[in-house]
Amino acid sequence: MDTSQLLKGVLDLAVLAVLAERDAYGYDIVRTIREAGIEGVGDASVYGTLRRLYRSGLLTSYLVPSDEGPHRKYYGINDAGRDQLASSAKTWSIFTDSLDQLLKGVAL
Amino acid sequence: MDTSQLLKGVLDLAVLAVLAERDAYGYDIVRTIREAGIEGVGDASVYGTLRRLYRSGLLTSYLVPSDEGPHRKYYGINDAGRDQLASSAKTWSIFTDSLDQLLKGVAL
DNA sequence: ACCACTACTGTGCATAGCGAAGTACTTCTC
DNA sequence: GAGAAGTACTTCGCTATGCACAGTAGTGGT
Repeated sequence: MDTSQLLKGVLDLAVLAVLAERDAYGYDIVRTIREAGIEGVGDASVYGTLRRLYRSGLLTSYLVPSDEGPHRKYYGINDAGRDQLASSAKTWSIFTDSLDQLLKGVAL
Repeated sequence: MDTSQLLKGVLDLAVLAVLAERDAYGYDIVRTIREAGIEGVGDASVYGTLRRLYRSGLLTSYLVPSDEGPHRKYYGINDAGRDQLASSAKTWSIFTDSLDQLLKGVAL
């Protein structure tokens, strides 16, 4: 099993969780998620997710010039995004508990 | 967030986990997964997953007539299936740990 | 007769993550 | 100063998979 299918629906959650702690730009979020252990995440997926969340009105956005490379498009989370994050985190928690119940007895 | 996206890739794991404990038929597996807490799972998804896993050589299959309705197509897990289950369960465990790390600090 | 429940199949759709290619800026190296 | 490498983002097309819907079929209750 590769993680690409597991990420479906969960990447939103991961991105929102990162932004709940600090404003960040795409490239930075990719690194943060990979460093958390989800190595396989593709950059295009994160950029796509950010655009989707922004379009849904959950994020704010502003450009910041950088003197170490091209400009950075920062994103921040707003109240709607925080609501969504809380609700998704709850759903995720219930979901994993359910799956753990099915998996109890399966040795790792 | 609805659970249908969360299920991506995970339904394999859920089905294999059920079959690791006992042989079962589709309709029964649907009920078992729903009772574990994943209410939203569609029956067509489970039947599709069973066919896919069978085609991949992870399951055995045999028909059993029933006197309470139509015949039942039972599935059982084989060694390849058990290997797959163990490996997927490991991947799942690492994945959830990583996400929990990103989510630490997000209040439920 | 009709309906509900059980049990499975097949078709077509929508979502979303990904690979690949492209653009563009900065810094370092040859 | 040409080229490579790292940073940062966009667009395009592909693919996997869960799901809705429709259809088939058997049993049992009203």
